[in-house]
Amino acid sequence: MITLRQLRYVEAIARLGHFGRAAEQCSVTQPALSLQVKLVEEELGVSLFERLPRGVRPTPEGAEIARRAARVLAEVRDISDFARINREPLTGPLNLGVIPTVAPYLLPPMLPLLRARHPALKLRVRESRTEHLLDALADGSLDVLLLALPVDRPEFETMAILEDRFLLAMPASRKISGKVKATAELIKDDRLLLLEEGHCLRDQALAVCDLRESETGEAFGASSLSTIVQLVANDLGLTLLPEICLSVEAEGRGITLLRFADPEPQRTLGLAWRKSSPRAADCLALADVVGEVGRERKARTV
Amino acid sequence: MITLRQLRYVEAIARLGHFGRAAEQCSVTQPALSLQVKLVEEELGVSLFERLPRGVRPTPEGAEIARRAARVLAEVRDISDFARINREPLTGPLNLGVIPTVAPYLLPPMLPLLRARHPALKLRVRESRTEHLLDALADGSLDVLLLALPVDRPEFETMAILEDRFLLAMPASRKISGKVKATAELIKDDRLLLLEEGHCLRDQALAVCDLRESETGEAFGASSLSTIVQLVANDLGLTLLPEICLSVEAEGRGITLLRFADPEPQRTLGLAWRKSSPRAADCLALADVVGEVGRERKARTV
DNA sequence: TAAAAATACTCCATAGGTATTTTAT
DNA sequence: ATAAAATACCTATGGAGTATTTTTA
Repeated sequence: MITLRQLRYVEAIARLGHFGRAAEQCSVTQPALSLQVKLVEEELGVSLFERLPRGVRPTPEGAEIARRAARVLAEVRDISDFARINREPLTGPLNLGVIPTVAPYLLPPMLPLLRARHPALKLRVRESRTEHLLDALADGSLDVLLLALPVDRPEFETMAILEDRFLLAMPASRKISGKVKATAELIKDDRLLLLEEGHCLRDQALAVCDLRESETGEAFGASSLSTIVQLVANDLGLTLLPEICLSVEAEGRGITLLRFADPEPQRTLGLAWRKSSPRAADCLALADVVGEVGRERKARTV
Repeated sequence: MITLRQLRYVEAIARLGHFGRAAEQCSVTQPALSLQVKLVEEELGVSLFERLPRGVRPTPEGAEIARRAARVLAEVRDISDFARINREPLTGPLNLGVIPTVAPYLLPPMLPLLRARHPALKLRVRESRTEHLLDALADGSLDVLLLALPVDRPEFETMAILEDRFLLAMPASRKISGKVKATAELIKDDRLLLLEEGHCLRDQALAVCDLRESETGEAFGASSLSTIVQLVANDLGLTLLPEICLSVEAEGRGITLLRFADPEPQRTLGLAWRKSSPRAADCLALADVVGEVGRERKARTV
C-alpha cells in the first residue's frame, strides 16, 4: 500500500530531478529515498524516473503521478490547516487579495485592528484587479479576496459584507441645492470620468449610468480615484465615488457630493475563497473585521 | 506527520460510527485504531469523535476532516488505477454510460470485439439520457460516457469519434425520385415525430428543422426509435434517423430514406470522462473500438 | 450495567542510517 | 572518470496484537 511519505519523495524527486537534493529537502538520506521509490515502482508496476548520469528525469507516467501526488499532499496540508484554523482562527500566514478601489480605504483601519485582535496573524496583502485576484485565488497563491460581488466562479464561496453606495461627485463650483438628488440623466449631459479598463468599479459606474463600454467616447481612463477627484475639482467632468472612499478622497478637495434618489446605486463588497479552502473559519473572522471597519467608515461620511 | 493509514481509519470510523466495526473493515484490531485516532487528534489538536456508549459520532471538525480524508483516499486510489491502466489498458472494471439512441446500435458489435481484444475487461454498461449520465460521471459512479457531443461541463474531457449523419425517414408509400434531397421545408409541411423530452436526439432533430420546443405542437413523444419507425411506416408522420441505426431500424420496415442536401445535418458521437480520471488511457483504447464499429456500421448502410 | 473505547505491554515489520558498490555517459 | 543512484547490512521507531481496565448514558 502506498504511503504519503512515498508520495512526498516522488514529488520532490520529480520537482528537483535529483535523488540527492530531494533527499536533503526531505531530511533523509539518499538511500532511504531510493528504497521508497523502488517500492513505489514495484507496487505500481511502472518506472517513475529515467536514471541519467547527472540526475533523473520523470517518465511520462512518473510526471503524471508526481502531479497527482502534489495534489494529494496539498490536500493533506489543507487538513492540517483546517484543524489549526479551527482551533485558532486568524493565525499563521494568510494571503489576502484586495481590489484597488477598496484597498486604500479599508486596509488602513483594518490592519491595526487585525494586529490588535489577532497578533499571531501574518497577513500578506496583494492589491490587484478582480480578474487577476480570481486567478491567484484559483491557483492557491491567495487564500481570500476582498472585492465587489458577485463573483461568477462556482468553485469559490463568497460572503457579502457591506453595501457601498455610489455618490455623484461634481465640482464644488457648481451651486446645487442640498435637496437635489443625482440621476443618470444628470450624468449623461456631462462628461463621466472613469478608471481605466479592468477596474470593476468602471463597469459598475457604466451600469449605473446605463452606458455601454462603446458609448464612453474618448473617456479618459484614470488609474486611481484620487486622480479622478482632481479632474472633477477642476471642472473636467463628473464621476461616481463609492462612499467608503469619501473620507479619504472627498474632504477638502473642492468637490460637491450628491446622493442618488432611491434606490441608491451601490456595489456589494465581500469576501471570496475557494470552497475547498481550509480557511473558511478565517474568512468568517476576517469578515467581522471588514464589516466593522466598513460600517465605521460609512458612518463617518454619509 | 499524518499518514494515509490514519486517514483510512478516520474515514472508516466516521462512516461506520463505530471503532470496532471500522477496525474490522480495516483488518486491524480496535486498539490499533484507537491509538492512531488518538495520534491524529493530538497532532491536529482537534477532537474528531464524540465518544458515546454505543459507538461514536463525528464532531463537526471530525466530519469535515473525514470528508477531506475520503477525497484524499480516492485520489490515491486514482494514482494506483492510473498506473495499472497505463500498464494494461482496458482491464479490470470499467463503468460505461451510453445514451439510448446509441446503445442499441453500437453496443452489440462493440461487446464481442471488446471481449475478444481485452478479455480482462469487466465492462458494466448503463443506458440513460445525457443529463443523468453526466451526473453519474461527475459523482464517480460511471467512468466514461459514449454520447453526443458537445458536452458543456468544463470538468470533463471529451473526444469526438464519429460523425453520425441524419436521414429523413418517410413512409415507403410515398413515391420519391432517388435524386430528391431532404430539406427542412419538406419536414415543416408534414408532422415530425420525435422521441420524448430529455433525449438529446430530440433537441438535435428540432435544431435541424429549425423549430423551437414550443412549436412542436402536440408532438407525440416516443421512447424509442423503433416505435417512431413504426409510426412513420404507417404514414403518421416523418422523422429523422441517425445513420448508425439504419441497419437495425430501417431495413424492411416499410420506410423510405432521403439524404439531406449538403451540408448534411449530423450529430457528433464521442467519449467523455473526468479530466482527473485515471482512465484516460482506457478511454483512448475504447475510442478505437467505438470508431471501428461505428465506421463499419455506417459503411453498411449509406 | 453493558457495550465499547482506552490503556498496558510486548513484538516485529519496516523505514532510516552508514558504508560500499554499481551504473551510465 | 565521475557523479549519482543502488545495494548491503544494521538499528530503531512505531504500528499492531493480546489482555485488561475505564468510560458513559
